[in-house]
Amino acid sequence: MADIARPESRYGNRPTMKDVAARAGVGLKTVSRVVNGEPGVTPDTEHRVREAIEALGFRRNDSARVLRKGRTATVGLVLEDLADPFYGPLSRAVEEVARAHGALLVNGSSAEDPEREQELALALCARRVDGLIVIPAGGDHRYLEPEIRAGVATVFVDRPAGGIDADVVLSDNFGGARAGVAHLVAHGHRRIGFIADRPGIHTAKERLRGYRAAMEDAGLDVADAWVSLGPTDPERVAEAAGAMLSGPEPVTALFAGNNRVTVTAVRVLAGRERPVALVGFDDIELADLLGVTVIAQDAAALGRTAAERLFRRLEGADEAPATVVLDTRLIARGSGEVPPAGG
Amino acid sequence: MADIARPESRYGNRPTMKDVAARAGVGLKTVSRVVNGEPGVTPDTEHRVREAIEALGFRRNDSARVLRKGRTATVGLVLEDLADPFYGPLSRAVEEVARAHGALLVNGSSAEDPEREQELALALCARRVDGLIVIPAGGDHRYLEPEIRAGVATVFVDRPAGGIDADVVLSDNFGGARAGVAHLVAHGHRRIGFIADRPGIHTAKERLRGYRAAMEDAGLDVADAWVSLGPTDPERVAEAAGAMLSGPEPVTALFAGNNRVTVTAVRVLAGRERPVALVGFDDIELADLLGVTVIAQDAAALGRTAAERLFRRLEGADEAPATVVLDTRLIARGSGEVPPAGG
DNA sequence: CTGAAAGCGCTAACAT
DNA sequence: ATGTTAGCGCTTTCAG
Repeated sequence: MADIARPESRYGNRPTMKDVAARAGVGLKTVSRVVNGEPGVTPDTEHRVREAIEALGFRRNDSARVLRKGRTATVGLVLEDLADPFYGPLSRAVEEVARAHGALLVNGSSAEDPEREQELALALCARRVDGLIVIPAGGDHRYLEPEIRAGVATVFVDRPAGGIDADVVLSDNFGGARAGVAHLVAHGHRRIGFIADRPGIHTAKERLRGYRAAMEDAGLDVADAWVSLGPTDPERVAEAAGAMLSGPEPVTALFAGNNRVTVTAVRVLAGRERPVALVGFDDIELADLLGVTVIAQDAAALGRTAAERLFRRLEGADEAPATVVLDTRLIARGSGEVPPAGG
Repeated sequence: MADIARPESRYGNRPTMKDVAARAGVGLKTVSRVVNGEPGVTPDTEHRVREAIEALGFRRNDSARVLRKGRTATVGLVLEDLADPFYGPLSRAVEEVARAHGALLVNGSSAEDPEREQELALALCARRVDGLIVIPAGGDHRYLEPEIRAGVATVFVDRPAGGIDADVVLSDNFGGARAGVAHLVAHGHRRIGFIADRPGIHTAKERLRGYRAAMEDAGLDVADAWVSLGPTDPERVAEAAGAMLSGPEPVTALFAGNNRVTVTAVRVLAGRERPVALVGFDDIELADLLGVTVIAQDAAALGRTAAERLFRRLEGADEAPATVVLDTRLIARGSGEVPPAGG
């Protein structure tokens, strides 16, 4: 007497609505109604169905549901690196908004690699996320055109999209850097170094622009040796800082172009006897205790704003793509208020 | 002459393999073969298919594929809070392993709420993730039994599962705390305070156990006033620390039970004239500059280990569920080596 | 109030 | 080398 079960399902061996229906002695559609809370089922019938669901350990297969309904209630987020303390809060903010809209969030890190960004974004599209939030690693997003045309709501955050017209949410990188450098100038500095990420990265470019603008505002020339863009690993940054701080005309202040640069800069400056002023872009944990003056951007607000925009679109809003720029804020904690040393 | 297109699909209006087949003048299966890189297609045919794909902007619908194949190549991660710097690296490590196995990662935060954890985990199961990594918020995981039986590989990280037999990857919370407190004892401290998370949380309990063990090892009694478990918001922690540090017999050292407690403790102690020793559980950014002695656990290793275990199971390994405990490491940076003040 | 039938887009199994 | 058929588990439509 072999137990001739239905052919092995690939989901381990999960019961389906059909199984539940058979067990409860009702039709398939009735089970569907109960599971989805649709009206038109007798309390008694519903009870029998619920019992069968419980007994079988049934859980609706959302993959099948998606196939039929066309909406996944899932949004994707492609960011640079979840291990970077800047992106955790951003991701979390997106998640909270998604949750409020009954959606789930799928995350992926591009590791700052344009190819990987594309691969990830398209994989998410293949899974038919309803919407996509992208923190660009690359500068060309035309590969997303078919997806956007097909209805995938898309918002770019932190850096603008390349080659397509889309919603973008940014921090005021230019204005923030300008204000930070102006702050140093106001405290008497004339030779100010600028260290930031690789020049291909939008935020680095914008912050450099802000730096130059502030210097120009103050009528100060910028020596080539004062500007260093490149990878933000500690070695490279320490070396760049070391170079600017030595020689006959060393800088008396540094502007650090992002959180990782700031951290390394703090370490480098901690080992010096001559005080050097420092302002960093991005707030960092414990910066208050270390007395580091920063230009803070609100990562959570970036994420929230982007997500809200995304869901507004998903709910049918038909506005033209827009760029939203969020303010930054200077937090003076001491390191930016150090006067120039020597002459 | 109305353009009688196929009925509006719900995916915006995405082309399907059928559309591609029609356009390329081939059969559906041929398109499938090309898309999936299966052999047995003439270069010429393949070329025509690729052209049609390009022209139509076709992208395979993985939802449909999943329905057929039964595997989603997606794993879920339920953690506490992505904005917590401890979980970013953990999540990233899981992601890297998933990526190496061709899988995508879906993240969700439970916000330390057991109900939300369950809701999230089950939502992921409904989407038929192949596997699940859970950082428990709650203490009862029997709700996952049907899922695990149905074949969802499941690994718990950072805290053990409740009520079910499953793979678990933990840090040595007990041993780490014991070593940290022993370190303080070795530097002459007799009155040592312990501040940690709520007592319902496994890591807090274990670390408290380690604290008590170290004190007992040293033949020291523990006054009730020296132990404070509760929420880790700055106000609560500052108050607890303040209480322990005042009175006739104040503690001369603090053991901070997690990263958030440590941060607040550093702030509180920075405002004191009398030096108080501090060892914190979890390393924190810039702790080196602040000279904070910590018991470091390797968040990335936790994630990696859990993910590797998960994928080994997904690849058919049939080992019994096991608990893996990862070592912690004491990093002396100064704050833990301060001798007791006064008498 | 309930159920049978069709079909979402894809892949597996089997023709040709 | 290519195409045809069935069906994954669900929702939609329409008929009882």
